[in-house]
Amino acid sequence: MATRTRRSERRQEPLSRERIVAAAVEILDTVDEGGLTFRALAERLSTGPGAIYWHVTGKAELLAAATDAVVTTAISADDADATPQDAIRALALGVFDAFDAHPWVGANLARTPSPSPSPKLRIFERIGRQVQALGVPEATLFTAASTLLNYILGVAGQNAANTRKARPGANRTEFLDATAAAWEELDPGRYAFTRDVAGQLREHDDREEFLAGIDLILGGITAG
Amino acid sequence: MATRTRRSERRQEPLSRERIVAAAVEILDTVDEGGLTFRALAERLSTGPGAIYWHVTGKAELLAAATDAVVTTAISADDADATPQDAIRALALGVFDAFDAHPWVGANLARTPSPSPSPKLRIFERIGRQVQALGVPEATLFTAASTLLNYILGVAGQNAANTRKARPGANRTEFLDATAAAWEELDPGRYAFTRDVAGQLREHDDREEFLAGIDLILGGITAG
DNA sequence: ACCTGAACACCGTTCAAGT
DNA sequence: ACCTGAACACCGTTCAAGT
Repeated sequence: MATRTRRSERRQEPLSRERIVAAAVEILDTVDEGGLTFRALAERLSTGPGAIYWHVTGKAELLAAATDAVVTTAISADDADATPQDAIRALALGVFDAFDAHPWVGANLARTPSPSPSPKLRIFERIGRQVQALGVPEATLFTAASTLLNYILGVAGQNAANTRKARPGANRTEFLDATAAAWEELDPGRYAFTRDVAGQLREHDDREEFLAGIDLILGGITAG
Repeated sequence: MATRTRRSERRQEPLSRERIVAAAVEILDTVDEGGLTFRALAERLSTGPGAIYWHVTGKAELLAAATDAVVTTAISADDADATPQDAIRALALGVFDAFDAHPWVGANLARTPSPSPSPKLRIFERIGRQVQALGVPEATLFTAASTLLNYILGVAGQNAANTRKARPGANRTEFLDATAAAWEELDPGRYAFTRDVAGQLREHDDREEFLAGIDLILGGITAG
């Protein structure tokens, strides 16, 4: 039955929301923010810009969908056997790494006019369950979960912005060295603290530092 | 000596970086992000768009300068008599309120190609000094300060995004009620936690919640 | 030194026309 | 139902020309 002439004149599979969003993610990853153009996107999908509008209402929805897609895969892992603490650490690292790999996600998480529960809410839910498992009293549940969430989104967002800034040239260590050097040259009167801790930048690991912050907050949660 | 003819033909004072940045802040506050146009800005300053480029290199610098200006006034207060804890709370609230009043700042803090120490670094320094005053050991100084900073920037940023989304219509309480109602209608299997805490949204105060998070982290810092 | 404003290249979005 | 691509309104930025 498979006798339909399948001439190999590279015909594209039909356009679909999925393919469009996937292409958008790829473009965002390579060309960075504002490189996502309806024309560029159309070319990559070998159509005209107008075609995209049949599947997607506009650029806002496109960005929201791309963001949603990244977050969904970032938090999909789920280790049921881990302790609440470890589960929170794993979840946090998942978000951290996703934001690092897709530096545009952080900025777009906030302004998401998403359908269905927002990506943010989905992360919140995941964190909340673990906080609950931690045995935190009902009254502070909300505060504990949202403090963690806000910290995670804060770091992940800032870190992604840094990544975006530092990328082209040198590796991370060189960049940190340069920053440390710059900090040590600041006005001693106005930047006493920053100068003090500049040295610590040299043996700084972003992920470790991030986790240390998580542990600090977990400490505060379980101490209360 | 003040006899120079001052004909009242509303002549503008000359253009200057200061006036341009101030006008940009006003536009951003009223029209929200992308309403800041070189044409709109030029009209408000009653010149052509080209004139602005003599004082400012482009839109990126303009946004950075506007962001810088807001942050500078936000952290300018300084109560030398306060305890470190209170000083941190006051500083945090200052940032929170500034981001709330100027919802576009959060998104632009990250991508700031600012001259001089970045606004972020200036906040970091202020926090760090207080953390130092708290008697935190040298080794955890950096972690403590950046955890606080990241939390503050995270909340402030997210909160500003919410503000931007909810503004036009109803007041805050109505919005929270609506959100709580929406949360309570989520799938019980997948959003058990969110449904659990939905009720707490109804007696939720953003600033208080924000401060509660700060205290949680301060607890973790001083417990370590 | 500083301002003017037309012009350029480019963008998101629309829409009549096609299949 | 879905795609095409020209057209519209608008944007950041440049630059020759003015004062």
